[in-house]
Amino acid sequence: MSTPDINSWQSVQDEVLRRIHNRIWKPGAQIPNETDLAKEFNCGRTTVNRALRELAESGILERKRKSGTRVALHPVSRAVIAVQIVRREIEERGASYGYALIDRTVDTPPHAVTFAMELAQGEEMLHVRAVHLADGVPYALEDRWICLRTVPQARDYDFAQKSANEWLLENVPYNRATLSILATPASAFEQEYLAVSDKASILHVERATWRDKGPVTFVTISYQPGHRIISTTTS
Amino acid sequence: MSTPDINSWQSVQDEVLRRIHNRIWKPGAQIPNETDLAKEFNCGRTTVNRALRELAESGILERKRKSGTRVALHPVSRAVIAVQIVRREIEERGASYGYALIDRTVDTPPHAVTFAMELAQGEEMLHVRAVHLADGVPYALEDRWICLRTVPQARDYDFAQKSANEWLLENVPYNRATLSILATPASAFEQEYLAVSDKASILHVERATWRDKGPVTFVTISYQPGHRIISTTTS
DNA sequence: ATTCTCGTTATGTGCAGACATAAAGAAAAT
DNA sequence: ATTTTCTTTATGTCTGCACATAACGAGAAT
Repeated sequence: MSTPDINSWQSVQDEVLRRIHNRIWKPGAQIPNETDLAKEFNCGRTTVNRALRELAESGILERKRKSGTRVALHPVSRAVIAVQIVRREIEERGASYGYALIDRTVDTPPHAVTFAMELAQGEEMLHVRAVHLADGVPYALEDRWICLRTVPQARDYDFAQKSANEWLLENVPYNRATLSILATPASAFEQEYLAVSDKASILHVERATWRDKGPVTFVTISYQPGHRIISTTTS
Repeated sequence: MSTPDINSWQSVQDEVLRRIHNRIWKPGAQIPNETDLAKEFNCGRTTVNRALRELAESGILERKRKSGTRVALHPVSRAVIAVQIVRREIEERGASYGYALIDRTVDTPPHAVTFAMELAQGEEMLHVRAVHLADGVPYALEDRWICLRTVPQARDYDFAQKSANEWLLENVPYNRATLSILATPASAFEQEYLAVSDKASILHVERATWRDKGPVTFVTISYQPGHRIISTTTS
């Protein structure tokens, strides 16, 4: 009522966040409904809706029809990490990009790969391994399996000039993806191509993608020791 | 024109995605403006706007006033990972949760910590170390520095029963956070409390949080070898 | 040629009003 | 007591319309 006009969805969001941070609305507590807030802030319900919807999407509020809106008890904050082609990752660091194909074979993938791609075993796939260089130094290894059933045109591409990473992104769209981050000691293969010792600890990013229901590719990117994946969360 | 009515923002989004996936609208190409799409789909411009706005937020489209909307050339897909308290992480795996404080001291933090918290060196902070257990087995270590200037009430809390992880989340709100993921070989401290060998590779999640302009805390969570951080991306 | 001004254009946002939909809770039927 | 049906309520969404705002580009002024 006494609140001066807050009539942009941004300012509504700011005010709601302020009240949550100042414990005016405590965790678990119910907040007024959209209509009442709109009246208080002297703005449209649509505006309040947008502000609250975004906060719900980011996990700060929990909303349910009829029940109303409450402050999340255990705010699950969402950290967003950008997944992009390795070349751009390197170029954004101001380094020059280099690429070298290690090998390219058609083979039966190991169980871990078929499992991650939600496939039965036994199907032959294209196996491509390559190294990405930053200023001439190994930056990351790419170990990729491509499903030839979904992506038959990969059989005719040699991946000598352009990495599978880029070729796929440009030529094969996907709908669904999973991503998994883990750490392991350097394998013999990683020791050789990243030029590190057997004591090195390697950060892996595994990524599987699908086009509609067809599996596209499964890739493991192994980074040079010391690599960090960074994310800045908002709100 | 000939398109049958597509009059929910979801269906507009689906249709736009279909056209992108089917290369009807190629990467880098400009797509019709909102008004024209609204006419074609026989829906309101607001509806088209919402559909396109979300696609732009997720990195599939790039929008600029006056210039219009184009399909992103290098789609930076955003993987979202949920950051929540360790207890819930363990409980969601169906394991019983245990917690043990290792030590709690007031000390001057090392450079790496003051750097991550964007602080000058020399200020004393509260240093809390603890282990989180899943079914009685060490699951993750928590190594945390709390800024006593921003969070003076932490000085009087002993963290013997409740982890700093939970206590802070319940008692000290924050506005801004950074998150960084990396892998290192197990330190002596980690070897002891996670009960692993010196060859183990540890996945670390480092997180710094701020309340307005005041630094709140900097924490490193070190996970048991083999731990994975998983994210499922949409669209 | 360079700088400035200004109209044009596409997106960004706000509003009121309407209807859709999930879900809780009351009332009725069994 | 249990199940079914309904009413009510708060959120979810669509619409048309309006105005705000960024930014490109044409044309004027220098």
